[in-house]
Amino acid sequence: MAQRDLPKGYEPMEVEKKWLKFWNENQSFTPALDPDREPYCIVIPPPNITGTLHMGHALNLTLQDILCRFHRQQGCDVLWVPGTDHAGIATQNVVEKALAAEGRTRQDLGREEFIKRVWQWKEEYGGKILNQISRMGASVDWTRLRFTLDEGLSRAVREVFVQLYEQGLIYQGDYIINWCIRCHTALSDLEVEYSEISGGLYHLRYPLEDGSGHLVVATTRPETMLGDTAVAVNPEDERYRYLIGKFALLPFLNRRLPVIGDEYVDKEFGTGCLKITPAHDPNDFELGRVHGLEIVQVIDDQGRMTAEAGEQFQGLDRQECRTKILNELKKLDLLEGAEDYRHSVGHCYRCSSVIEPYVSRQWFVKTGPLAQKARDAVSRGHTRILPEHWTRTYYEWLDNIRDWCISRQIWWGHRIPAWTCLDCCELIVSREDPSTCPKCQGSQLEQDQDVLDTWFSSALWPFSTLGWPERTRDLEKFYPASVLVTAFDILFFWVARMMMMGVHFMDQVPFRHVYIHALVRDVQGQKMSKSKGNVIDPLVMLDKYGTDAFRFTLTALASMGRDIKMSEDRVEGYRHFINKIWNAARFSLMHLEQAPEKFDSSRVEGLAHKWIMHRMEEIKSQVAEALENYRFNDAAQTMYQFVWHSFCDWYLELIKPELYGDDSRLREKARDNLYQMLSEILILLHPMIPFVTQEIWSRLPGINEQDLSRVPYPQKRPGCDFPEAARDMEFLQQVITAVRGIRSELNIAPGIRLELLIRTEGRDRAFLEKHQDLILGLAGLSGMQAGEDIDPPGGCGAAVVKGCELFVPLRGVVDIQSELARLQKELSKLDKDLNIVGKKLDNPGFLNNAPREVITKEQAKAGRIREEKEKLEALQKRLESIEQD
RNA sequence: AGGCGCGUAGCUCAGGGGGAGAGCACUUGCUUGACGCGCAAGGGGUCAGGAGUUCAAAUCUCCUCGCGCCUACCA
Repeated sequence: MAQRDLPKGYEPMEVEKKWLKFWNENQSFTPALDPDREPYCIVIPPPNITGTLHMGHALNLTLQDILCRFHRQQGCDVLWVPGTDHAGIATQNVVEKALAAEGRTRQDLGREEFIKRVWQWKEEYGGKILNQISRMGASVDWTRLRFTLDEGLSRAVREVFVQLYEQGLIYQGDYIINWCIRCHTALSDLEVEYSEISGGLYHLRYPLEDGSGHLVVATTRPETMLGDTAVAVNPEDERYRYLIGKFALLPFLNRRLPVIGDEYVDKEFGTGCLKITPAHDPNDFELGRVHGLEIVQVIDDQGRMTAEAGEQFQGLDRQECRTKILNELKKLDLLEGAEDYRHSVGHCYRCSSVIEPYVSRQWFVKTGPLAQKARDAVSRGHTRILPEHWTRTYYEWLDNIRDWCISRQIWWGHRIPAWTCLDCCELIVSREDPSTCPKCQGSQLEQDQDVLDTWFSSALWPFSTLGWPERTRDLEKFYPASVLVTAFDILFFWVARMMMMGVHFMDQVPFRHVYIHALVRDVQGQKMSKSKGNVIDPLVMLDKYGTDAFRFTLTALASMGRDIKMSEDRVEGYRHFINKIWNAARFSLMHLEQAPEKFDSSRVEGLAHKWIMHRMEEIKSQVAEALENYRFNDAAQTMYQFVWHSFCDWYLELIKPELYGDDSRLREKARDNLYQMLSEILILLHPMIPFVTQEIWSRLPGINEQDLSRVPYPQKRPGCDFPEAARDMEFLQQVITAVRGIRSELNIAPGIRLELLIRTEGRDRAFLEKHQDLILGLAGLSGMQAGEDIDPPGGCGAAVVKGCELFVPLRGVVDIQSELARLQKELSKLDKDLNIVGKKLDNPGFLNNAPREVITKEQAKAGRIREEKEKLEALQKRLESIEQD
C-alpha cells in the first residue's frame, strides 16, 4: 500500500527540493504563447541584488504565486517574469565597503575597474535572493530572468531617456537638490526620510547697516548664516515693515543683506525675521529666485565649509562650524538666545546621513504632463487600485508632484547618454555613443559622468522586461500585465512612476490592477527592523516549518487593508494544518490502490458522499471567487474549515464503515468518491501550498498529469447540488453532537456504551433508523430505538434536535442531579434566545415594516425554541419527580 | 496642518442593517483501526464610548476618546 511509503508526519525538506527540481526541468512555468489561451501576466517587484529575502518579499511572492498558479488552473497562459534591480547606491556602498576593508577606494581603482568589481560582486552574491524566491515556490519563468542593467533593459533606458529629452520632458539645470555627503550623490525627494531630532533654535543679531540697531533672526542651522544673502520679513508685519529696503550686515563677513518683504514669512514663528540662504535651504532657494538674490555656497559636497565662508571657518566640518560660530557670536554678543527645539531633519534612506540641500547641475524629469496621464489612467478606470482607498493617496501624490531629479553622482548604473563637445560645447543626447559632434564635427566628446536613478529603470520594468523597444511576441501578448502586487511603501517610488512611463510610452497602462497588500509587522505591530531586533527571518521559517506552512500562514493572515502581525507561533500553528492534510491523505491513500475507472458524478449515492459533494461544489466557487477578488485570507480560511472540519472530522469518519465493510460495491463507491474529493482538495489547495499538494498528488494512483501545477481547476459539476443531503447531514450531526454532549458534560467514560431512545415519527424516524449504524458508531452507543411511542425510563439524559426528543438512559451511570443541572443550563440559554425573538415579534413596528421572509423566519425560530423548551421542561419535571422517589 | 485606516472573545483577526464568528490560547475527558502537529465536549464578548437614522445598528451617519500610518511644512 502507498501508505507504507508515507512517514507519519509531513517532512518538507526533501519534498520541496524534489519538486523545485521537477518544475524547473519541466519548464512548468514557461508560457506556451498559445494564441488561444488568455494571457495572465504579473510584474514582479524586482528585489535589490544586495538584498536577502525578508517578510515583505515572502508575503509579496506568496500572493503573486497564488494568483499565477490559480490562473494557470483557470486555463490562462501565465507569465511571471523574475528579475532583480541593480540598486545603484546600495550596491555601490556594499562594494565600496569591501574595498575599504582592503584599504582602497573606488577612486584608486578608477571607474572602469570599479564597475568590473561590482559586476564580479553581482555574479557572486547577487543571485542569492533568486534562490530564495525559488525556495518560496514562486512559479516564475526562469528562462526569462531579467536584470535592470542587462543589455536589453539598458537599451530601453536609453531609448526612454532620449525620447523624453527630445520631447522636452527631461532637462538639465542648476537647482537645489538633496545631497548625501556620505553617498556623495544627489537624491530624489522620495529618497529622503524625515525624522525628528532635538536641536536648538538660535536667535542671532544682525546689525543694521545704518547703525540704527540690529534685527534678530532665528535659525536651527547657524552655520548657514555665512551663506545668507538677504533677510526677509512679512510686509504685513507692523514690527518690521519699516526695515524693508534697508540693509543688514552679516557678522564675520560684513556682507550687505537687503531686507526684503515676502508673505512667505510667518509672523508668529521665531522672531518674525527670516534669514535667507538660497544655497542651502530649498525654501530660501525659491525665495532667492523670486527676488533675484545671490547664491553663495558655503558648504561643499563633503559637508565642509568653503572659502566663501571666510578664512576662519573654511575647511571646518558643518557641525564643527556650527559650534564655532555660536562661540564667536557669543563673544561678539550677537547671540541673543537659544532654545531647545525639536524638528524633523532629512536623512539619506540608504545611509541615514543628514541630507544637505545643495545647489548643483542635475538632470530632471518634468513630471507634470506624465503625472497627469498617470492620474487619468486611474480616474478613468483603466487601472484599478485595490483596496480602493489607496487611490486617494495616489492622486494626492501625483497632484503635488515635483520634478524628479534622476542624476546620481555614482558609478554603478545606467550612464546618462549625454555628451558635451569639448570644441563647441554642444550637448549631445543620443541612443548610440556618438563619435563626432554633429554641430562642429569635433571628435573630442566627453560623456556625462552621472548615472541614472535606479528607479528610472525600474519604472520601465513592465515593458522593458518584455523586450521593448522591440515589438516582441511577449510584449504583444503580455502587455499590459494583469496585476501588480506590492506594498504601499513603494506606491510612489515605483507604482506611480511605472504608470507614468507605461502610459506615456506604451499608450496603455502597465497593469489592470494594483493590489496593495499588508506590511508584515512583529507581534506588537511594530515595523520589523534589524536595529529593533524583532525581525523574523523567513528563511528560518522555511527551514523550521516548511514552505507550505509558512505560505499558508501568510495567506491566512493577508486580509485586505490590514497589516499582518506575524509571529513564529502562527507558523507553527498552520504547520499543524499541513500535517493534517498529510495525514488525511495518508489515510485516504491506504484505501486507494487504484484510480477509479471512470467517475460518474451523476451516480453518487449515500448521504455522506452526496453531502461532501455538495459542499465541494460550494467550496469550489467560494475559493475561486475569493481569489478573483484578492481575498486571500477568505480562500485560506474556507479551505481550512472545509478540509479540517468537513472532510476530516466528518466525511472520513462517516465513510470508514464503508471502507472497512464487507460490501464490496459500497466499498468501491466510497473509494471512488474519496479519490475524487481528495484530488479536488489538492487542486484547490495547490496555489496556496504547492509542495505538499504536489507530493500527495504524485502518490495518487493512476494520474495522467504528474505536474499538479498544470491540472485545471475543477469544473462545476452539474447535478451535484444536493441541498437535501446537506440538510440531512446537519440533522445527523446535531443528533450525534447532542449525544456526545450529554456524555461529555456528565463525564461519562467513553468506554461506557449508552442506549439512545428517540421520540420521533415520519420521515425523521425513517431517516434516523436508516443511518443507525453511523449514529451508533460516531456517538459511541450500543443501541438505538426510534419511534412515536417511545416511553423513556426514569433517569434519562435528554436533548431536543429539530423537534425530535433524544433520551439517554442514565440510571446507574450518573446521578440525576448532574443531568438536572445540565438541563437547567440548556433551558436558560433557550430562555435568553426566546426573549430576544419574542421582543421582536411583540413589536408592531417590526411586524408592519420588516420584510415578510424575516418575519416568517423569526416566527419559525420562536416556534422551534418554544417547542424545544417545552420538551426539555417536561423532561426536567420527570427527572425531578424521580429524584423525589 | 491635511489625509487614510483601525478599536469585535485572553491574543490575532474575519464579518458589515434582521440568530455575535474563526484560528490560537484556556478548561474537561480520551491508546476511538490517518493524525497527541491528534479526537471529543466546553467556558469566554454592553462588537471603544455617546448621540442620531431605522420596525431593527457590531454593521449606516455624526461626535468623543484611544491607537497606527501617510503626505506636506517646520526659520
